[in-house]
Formats: sequence, structure tokens, C-alpha cells
Amino acid sequence: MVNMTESLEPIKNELVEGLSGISAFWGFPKGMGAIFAMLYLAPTPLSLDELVSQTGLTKGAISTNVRALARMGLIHPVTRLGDRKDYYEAETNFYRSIRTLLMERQNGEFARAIASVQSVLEKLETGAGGEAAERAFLTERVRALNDFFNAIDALASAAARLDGLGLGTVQSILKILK
Amino acid sequence: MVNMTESLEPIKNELVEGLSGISAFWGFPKGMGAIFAMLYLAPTPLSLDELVSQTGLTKGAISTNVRALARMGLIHPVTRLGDRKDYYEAETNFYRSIRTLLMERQNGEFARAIASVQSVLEKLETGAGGEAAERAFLTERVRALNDFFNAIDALASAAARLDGLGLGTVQSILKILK
DNA sequence: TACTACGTTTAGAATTTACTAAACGTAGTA
DNA sequence: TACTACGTTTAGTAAATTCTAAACGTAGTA
Repeated sequence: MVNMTESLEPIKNELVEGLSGISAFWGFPKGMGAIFAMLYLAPTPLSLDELVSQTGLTKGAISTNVRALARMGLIHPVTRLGDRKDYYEAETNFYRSIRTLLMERQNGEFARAIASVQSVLEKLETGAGGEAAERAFLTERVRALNDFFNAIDALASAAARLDGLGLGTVQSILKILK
Repeated sequence: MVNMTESLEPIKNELVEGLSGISAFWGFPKGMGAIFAMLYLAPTPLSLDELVSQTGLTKGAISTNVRALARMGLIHPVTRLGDRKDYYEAETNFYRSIRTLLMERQNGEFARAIASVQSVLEKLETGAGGEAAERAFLTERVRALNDFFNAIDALASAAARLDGLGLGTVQSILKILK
């Protein structure tokens, strides 16, 4: 008799390709999406070598992408006593990952960008000079932008703190507010 | 006497660079961020040629990026009677833009990716074959993923419908839920 | 010490991206 | 009709990205 387990392979592959596409859409490497998908669909943590054989990427690529995914909190390293291999498992709480990603902004390029908005706002609010009406207009616009970033941040924090925000929760929020 | 209005220029430039950085961080062209920033800081709609002179990009680049920004709902074309030029102004409700961007997914690559998750879920729920335990595991994981996408979508809809979701609103939500 | 089994880093290739410069299409105007 | 003023498209280019292949570093083991 044929091993019936095999009938799930094509379904897995379909999802791997789907997540690769989503990854690419958001500007991440396609391989990164594939790696995450493999881990997300694996019932048990996978080693780097298992990822190599299942994704077709080389060790180097896996190594790099896996580190990036871990920095974003989308996967977690797992070490086993007496086993030199590193294993990885997928984070299943996506909201927590979003939060991690937003925290990550405290370093790097994104951080300086956000900080620059904040700093521009302060300069506009405290400084003098420039034509009054234009200054007021700019201040208002920059303030709105700054508020937006803060709101997103707060919302992501909230979602992570609630350990996820299901469809039901979102619908409750809607009901309360409308 | 020197024109004092000029003292606002460096502040504008700082923000333009900040938004360019944010744009790049999210995987969009830097120039796209710059164009949006110019429009967002302009008290009145700007023409394509004004954008050319203010950003230093060429007409072609502006034309392309402006179209992409409009598709995402981050800017809007403005036409004036008896004026052949096209003008553009920035959308100031960012939540509405997010919503537009998520609607945009109904075409293109992202659409097919999201649809594939949905379709995989259906196959898993209705189909047979494969080992029972593994099938159950996969179904659960894919269902969680699908729920996540739906929740994000619902939340973005809500925010757009409320015409924005300020810091205050987010804090109210938090209070209610915690 | 040498050997093995790992993960990481590097050099370079292939691909993709984001732009420029210039040709092009088109709608209004004389 | 030709002319002008615009936006769009195209061909080509420079730079960045993402990978491969292979060298490398290192920690355990004999």
C-alpha cells in the first residue's frame, strides 16, 4: 500500500509557495518566506541541514535568513542538550512578532527615520523663524504623522500584550466603538 | 532683510530624508518616500514638474512613482479646470491608505498568495488522505494563519471606517480590554 | 594533536531594482 | 496642418540584492 502521508506534500508545497509570495510582496527575500513556511508547518523544530534539504537553498543562505527571521522574532532557536546542531521553530503568535519587529526599530535605519520625525516636530514646536502660517501648517502635518506612528506602536503593543488578537476580539472592538 | 521663510527649508529636508528612509525600510523606493514627503508638506497640490524640480528625480521616475503612490491611496490626483497639468496632493488619513493597500491585494501577486492560504485551508478541511494526526496539525496551523490575515484586514477596515484611530482611541481600546 | 561536524563568512555570479535620457503619444492651440 | 505642452513608455545603466560555492573558524572527540 502506498504511504498515504505523501498526499499532504503537495498541500504543504502550495503553502510554502504562498508564503514565499507574501514574503516577496513585503520586500523580504522569497527564501525567507519559504524557510518560515517550512518551520511553521513542521510539528517539531528543524535543523539547518533539514532546512537545506527541504528548501533547496544552500547552508549559507539558510544561515543568513534564519538569523534575520530570528531577529524579527518570527522563529526561535532551540538547542538540545548534548546536540551540537541548532534547531529552529516558528513563532505561532504573529502579533508578538510584529511587536518584536517594531522594537527592533530602536536600532538601525528605521529607528533614525522615526526619530527624525520626532526631532523635526520638536524643532517646529520650539523653534522660531519662518513664516508663521507655513510654520503652523507644517507643525500640524508633522504632528499628525508622529501621532500615527505612535498609534501603530501602541496598537501593536496592545496586540502582543493580549497574546494575539483574534477575529472575535477585533469584532468586539468594532462593536464598542461604533 | 533676508527672507525668513527659508529657515523652514532645512526642517523640510530633514523630514523628506526621514520619510525616504522609512520608505526604504518597508521595501519601497526611496524616491517614493521623498515624493510623498514633498506632497505631504506642501500646503497646495503640486504638479509633476514641481515635483521634478523639488526632488531632483526625472519626469519618468516621478511619473512611475506617483502612479504607484496613487494606487496605494497615499496620494490623490487633482485636476484643475482649464489646466492640462496633473496635480497631486497627499492623503492625510494614513489609516485609509492602509485599507486601500489591503484592498489592492485583490489583484496581483499578494492576492494570489493570500488566496492560496485560504485555498490550502479549504483543501485540508474538506479533503481526506494523509495521516490523521499530521493532517490535524497542519489544519490548525493554516487556520491560525488565515485568522491572522482576516484579523489584520478587519482591523484595518475598522480604522479606516473610523476615519483614523488616534492615540487616544488606542488607549481606550486597551483600557476596555485589560 | 589531528579529525569531524557543525555554523558562519566571503567572493563572486545572477538577478532584480530604480533610476536616467530620450523617444513617443496625445490633446489642446494657432 | 503644424506646434506646443504635457504625461508615459522604453532602452539602457548603475547599484543593490540574494543567492551559490567554497573557504573558514570552532568546539567537541579520539
